[in-house]
Amino acid sequence: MGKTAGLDRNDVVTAALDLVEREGPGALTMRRLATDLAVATPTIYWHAGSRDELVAEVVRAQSRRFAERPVEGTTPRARVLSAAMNMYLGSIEHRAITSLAHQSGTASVLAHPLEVAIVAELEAAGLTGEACAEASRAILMAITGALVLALRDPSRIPAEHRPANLWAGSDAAVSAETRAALGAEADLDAIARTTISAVVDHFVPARARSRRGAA
Amino acid sequence: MGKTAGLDRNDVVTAALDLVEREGPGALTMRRLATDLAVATPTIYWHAGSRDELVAEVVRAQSRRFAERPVEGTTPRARVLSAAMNMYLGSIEHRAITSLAHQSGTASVLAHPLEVAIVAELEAAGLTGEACAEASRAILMAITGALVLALRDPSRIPAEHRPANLWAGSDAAVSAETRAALGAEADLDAIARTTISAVVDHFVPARARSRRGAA
DNA sequence: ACCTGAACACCGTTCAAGT
DNA sequence: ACCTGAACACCGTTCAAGT
Repeated sequence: MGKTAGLDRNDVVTAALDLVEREGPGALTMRRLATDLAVATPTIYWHAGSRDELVAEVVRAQSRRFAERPVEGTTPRARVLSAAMNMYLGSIEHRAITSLAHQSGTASVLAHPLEVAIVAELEAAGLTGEACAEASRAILMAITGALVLALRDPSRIPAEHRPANLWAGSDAAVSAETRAALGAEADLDAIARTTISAVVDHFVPARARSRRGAA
Repeated sequence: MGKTAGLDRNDVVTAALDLVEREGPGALTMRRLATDLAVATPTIYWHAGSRDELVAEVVRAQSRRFAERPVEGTTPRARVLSAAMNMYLGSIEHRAITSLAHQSGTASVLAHPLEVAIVAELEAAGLTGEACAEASRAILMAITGALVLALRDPSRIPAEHRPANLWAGSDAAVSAETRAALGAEADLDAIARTTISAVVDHFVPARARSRRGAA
């Protein structure tokens, strides 16, 4: 049947985004998506081009969605940290699309609007040009590391590779007390905040060096 | 032919590691590996179990190989940073296996020996137990972020998604000067060092708080 | 114990053919 | 312009069968 299914490129992208959010990045196959849209597989190609193109569109679509989170705080450091945590927490909230973006090398696209907010706060704190770029890249590094560690799927890691097991082995160079602490569960959100904060504080002076108007 | 090929589990793992180092993680398929070993595909399964098991073994094998890099520096901060940079630089040196480990969720296994060295330096700097674990996790976050950004394959990122393009668009909130700096090429090794150093300095006091003998 | 040919259930992608 | 059936070249994995 189906001379025309009335499908839109946008419908395909939206369906793909829904699929990923509901069932994870692994569920996004061209055949599965076609089934969800009650259409034959090549139809997806007609609308979306290829899987890579589709994934890029999905990431762009989500990217547009989390543009606006309010930045809080009164000191420059607090505001930059707030903007940075917006990126971390927003990405965690949409962990499936974030994972997809990391796998497909489009993480920078996904994070761009959140990064703009960070850079804007850095400028408000008095950093511009090269200094601002360096600070923003360092902060992005910290956030990226935090995300990668926080988004690791524990169920995919076999028991023998888990920290508790890795550190239980007799590492002569490390005390038993520390080994025990390293084997225990970690509060990654808290460590993320501490780490990102350390990097922010390294680049942003405790007090703003200049004040900027709306221009 | 081939009643027996004289194949060993170890031969399979070694061949897999070679293959990954020569042609990247994408080249590691069971059929390709079988061809390299002049054997039929199911033979790989007989020796290695499954692809996941094989990848885990490959990562463990590489992990054993880069245990020993000398830690340099005289102050605690310098020594911790040196150990941390050993992990960053060692991973970059074996980027193909590092990528494979990240994809397969075995990054912690690969990095373990290098992490032991970092933890040992943290203890030498006077941090033990919970405090030591927190510091080491934060440092690992910074290193992980640095690695992910440094190992991104530029050729896989389409031109339109590259920083230069992302920042060229009129982001009203950011000055033109800063946009230009953000669009330019970055020295990721230098930024990695700065970022990791900022995190190390946050946890390790400028002077050691206690001295430890060889015991 | 060690190895193989053949098959199964998946992928992404293409293409001639239909309306 | 929009959609499909059928096929191609790949995957990981299994299994009966050989020596």
